[in-house]
Amino acid sequence: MSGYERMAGVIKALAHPVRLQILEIIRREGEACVCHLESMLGRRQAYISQQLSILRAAGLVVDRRKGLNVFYALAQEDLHSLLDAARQLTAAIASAEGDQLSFAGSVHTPATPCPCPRCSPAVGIPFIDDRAVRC
Amino acid sequence: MSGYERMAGVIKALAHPVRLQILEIIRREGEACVCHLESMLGRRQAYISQQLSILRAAGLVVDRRKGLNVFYALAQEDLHSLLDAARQLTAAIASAEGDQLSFAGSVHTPATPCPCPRCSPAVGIPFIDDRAVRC
DNA sequence: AGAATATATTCAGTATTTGGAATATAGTCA
DNA sequence: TGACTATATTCCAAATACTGAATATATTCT
Repeated sequence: MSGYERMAGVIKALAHPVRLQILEIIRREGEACVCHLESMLGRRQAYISQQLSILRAAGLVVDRRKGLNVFYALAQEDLHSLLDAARQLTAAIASAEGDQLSFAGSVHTPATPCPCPRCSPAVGIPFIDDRAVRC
Repeated sequence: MSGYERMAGVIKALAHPVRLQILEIIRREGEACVCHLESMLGRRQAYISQQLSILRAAGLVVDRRKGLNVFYALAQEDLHSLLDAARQLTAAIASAEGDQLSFAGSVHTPATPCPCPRCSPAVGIPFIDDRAVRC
């Protein structure tokens, strides 16, 4: 497989709005479990899992079990510069076309606060010996 | 359209080996006409034109007529950093999987040297008053 | 105007992707 | 062990992308 085919494969894995949102959350928070992404994005679990498996197959994210949860993180630090560049380029193109990018509303502030052990330990679901008790 | 959808659209336009090759030539040479790309990549003219129209529609390249030829150039300087980042990320992923990227052979050194006014003025087809006489 | 050349678009068949529904798997608790 | 929970995978119909063939357009030359 040529270098360009390979490169296209990696880029194709990025060419999807939900996968971009997932990566944005993951890189902002360091790592995120599936149920967290589920409630942040307001999507069904199976759908999130599908998108994650595409990112995983492309070598973009790695997963790590921790009790019942599976936490995803960026597999490559280089992804940061690529995503930054993509965002900046998109903004430049949009502005050249006279409109402006809006990322508002894409990441939910869930009505039901996310029950993840990571993001709401206050809910009373702490880790015990590095294992989440519930999610 | 959300920012992420827009971003995905831009990225999707990049997610194709031939379009990546086209961009690589264009950014290396500053600009390139269709017939130049045609002979560099060893593809039919209609195919190159189709890929260019996708890049153009995405706002990634701009075209400029010059006599019979149409020269394409990057529309956004930001594309450079994105492409560099994509290449570096792809290399990192490949090396994490134990193999190595090869871009060799993807850009042709055409058997028939490219007849473009730009790349072989020696062939005897110079510009006259900024207009190519033949291609 | 008519011929020739460079580039662009349309059409159509095939292949791939998409996202929902259902189902499977893997840890954990009682 | 069996119930439960978080996550993963499979299946499928609709939508979309791919690419070759044919055709159209635009510019220049005679």
